[in-house]
Amino acid sequence: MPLLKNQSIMELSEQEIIRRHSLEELYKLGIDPYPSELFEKNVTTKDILANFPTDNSLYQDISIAGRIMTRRIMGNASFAEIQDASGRVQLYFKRDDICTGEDKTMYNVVFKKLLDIGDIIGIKGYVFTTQMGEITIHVKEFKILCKSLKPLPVVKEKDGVTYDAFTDPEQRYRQRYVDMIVNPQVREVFIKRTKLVNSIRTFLNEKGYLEVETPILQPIYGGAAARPFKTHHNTLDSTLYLRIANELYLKRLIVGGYDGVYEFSKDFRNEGMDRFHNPEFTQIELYVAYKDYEWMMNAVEEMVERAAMDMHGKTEIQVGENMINFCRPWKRYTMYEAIQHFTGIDISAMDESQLRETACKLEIKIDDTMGRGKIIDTIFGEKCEPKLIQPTFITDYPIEMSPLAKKHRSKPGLVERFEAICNGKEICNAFSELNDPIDQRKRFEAQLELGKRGDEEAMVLDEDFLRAIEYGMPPTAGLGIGIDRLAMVMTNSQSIQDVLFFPQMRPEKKVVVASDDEFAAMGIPADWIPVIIKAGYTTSAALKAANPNKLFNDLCGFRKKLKMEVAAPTIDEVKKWVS
RNA sequence: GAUUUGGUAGCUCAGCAGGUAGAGCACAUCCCUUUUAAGGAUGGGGUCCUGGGUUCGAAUCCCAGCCAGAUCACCA
Repeated sequence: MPLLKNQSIMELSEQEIIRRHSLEELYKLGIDPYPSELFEKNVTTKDILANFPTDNSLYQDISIAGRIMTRRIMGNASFAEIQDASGRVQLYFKRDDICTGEDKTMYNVVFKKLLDIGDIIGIKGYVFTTQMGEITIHVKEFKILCKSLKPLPVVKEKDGVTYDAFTDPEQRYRQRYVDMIVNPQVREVFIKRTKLVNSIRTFLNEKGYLEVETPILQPIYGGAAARPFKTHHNTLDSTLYLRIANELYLKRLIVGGYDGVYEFSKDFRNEGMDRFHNPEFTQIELYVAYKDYEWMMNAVEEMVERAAMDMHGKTEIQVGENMINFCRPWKRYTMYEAIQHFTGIDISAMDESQLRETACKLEIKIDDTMGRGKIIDTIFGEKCEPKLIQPTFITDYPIEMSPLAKKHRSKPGLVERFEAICNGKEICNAFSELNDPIDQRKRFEAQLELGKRGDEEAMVLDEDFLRAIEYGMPPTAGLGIGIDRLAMVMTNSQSIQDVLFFPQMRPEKKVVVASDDEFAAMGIPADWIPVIIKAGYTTSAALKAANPNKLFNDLCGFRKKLKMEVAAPTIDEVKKWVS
């Protein structure tokens, strides 16, 4: 078994060993289980299932490839299903059609014995309908394109009921490839996500805005209130941060003279993880010169409504218990109106101490680091946000919470800012951008004060950004949309992990296994090395630290269990290994 | 970070008044030979997450740790 030499037989499951033996057998038959040359496909499973019922003269000479998902072997005739990117179709294998001559090896041995669920094959044949009424490909020849060495979870389904679904979230996220193979609806979610991004991109391109790229590694992070990831550049010998937002760079581009710029940006925030937060996430940010936040609200409505149409062909989307309708126009509340609506309290004229009283009355936890704005935001977050299910704009935020937004044109103490809330969560944030450099400097300084009060997320002062807007930035409307959050709503996903291919996970513990030589150097006979590893003593250090009596017992136990023909070691021998 | 639930075969799960580890699918061998989550028979497969403790005896009870999920805190 040359293929088994490199990997200890002790580490593989029985099924994996059987598959490696099949691989050996294929090589012996002169079949390359991993051929180099391309395989020409001329049809997909989806095409066949869609078109064959209306015209069964179609698909009489096809070439198709996919992964074997089920097999039902009956003897000289068998059924299987292959799955390609578009779906699944049944295959019919008949011995004497696969093997037209005397030699029946391709059917009796290769197909029946050496193929497994999970293998990828290419086939040629024609489409027909079985007696059971199922559209099926009659296979005339098949070719192994890739032998699979790990058994897949086998998920079965009948009348919409799924049996033995592959559901363990840890395995699904860590081995997303397996999740996608056996849970086709997972692939569908990610196709929808891409449609969402494409829809937004098309919309913005049609308006003539420029898609740009700005730095991810930034010497000063800014544009949002968040804790950053910190890294170090060797040549510059300086600290760099992974961006938490790209706002300040995009506004520099507006200063530079573009009328509209946008970027789909991966941002990074060094904060907690839960079903709404991943350390890296995607935002789209858009800045349009000579516009204000009123204009931007209309643009968001139009853009998101269209995204819903592009993804689903309608504006109504089922999300959990709720039917959400993105049809324009969306409801609009000022923040004060929303709080009054949901609590019955008018806080618009309250000062900080009155707000503290109100928060206590509403049983909302606040602390001393919070300023007036943060208290209002907390009241809103507690009492209003979760109740806003249909898409709703909340406008006119307290100035303290929005250091990059322009003062409200008519309402003192507020800024021209809005968020869109949907299904109880923020999906976008936008404002008339502050372009008064004197005011901007004051706002940054106020942030520094908040920082001194203990607010860990207070923004830092970005001198170059101030210098840029001192040259003059036209009045500008800016927008940020959390793509992951929006994708969750649009795909009815409960967790951000379901709309990210590879959500962040704690690293898997890799078991460090010492080489056989290392054990041999300790005087362990070759026969016993795999057993010692199997027993959990994976390094020479671990072995040296072992209790010789326990080790002796373990080894004898395994010897019995594995029916080893080698004589058991004596306790003295074991002691000698360990010492 | 806090609370809580879980971790048993490749997958989905049972087992837990402590007493030799179970099922279905998957896998192997044989029979059948146009089936539909599933034809029949037989069989192989487990460091019951890890480490301690209690006990004559621990998958089961206790403690600690690791990983994951949920809720809360923070945040988008």
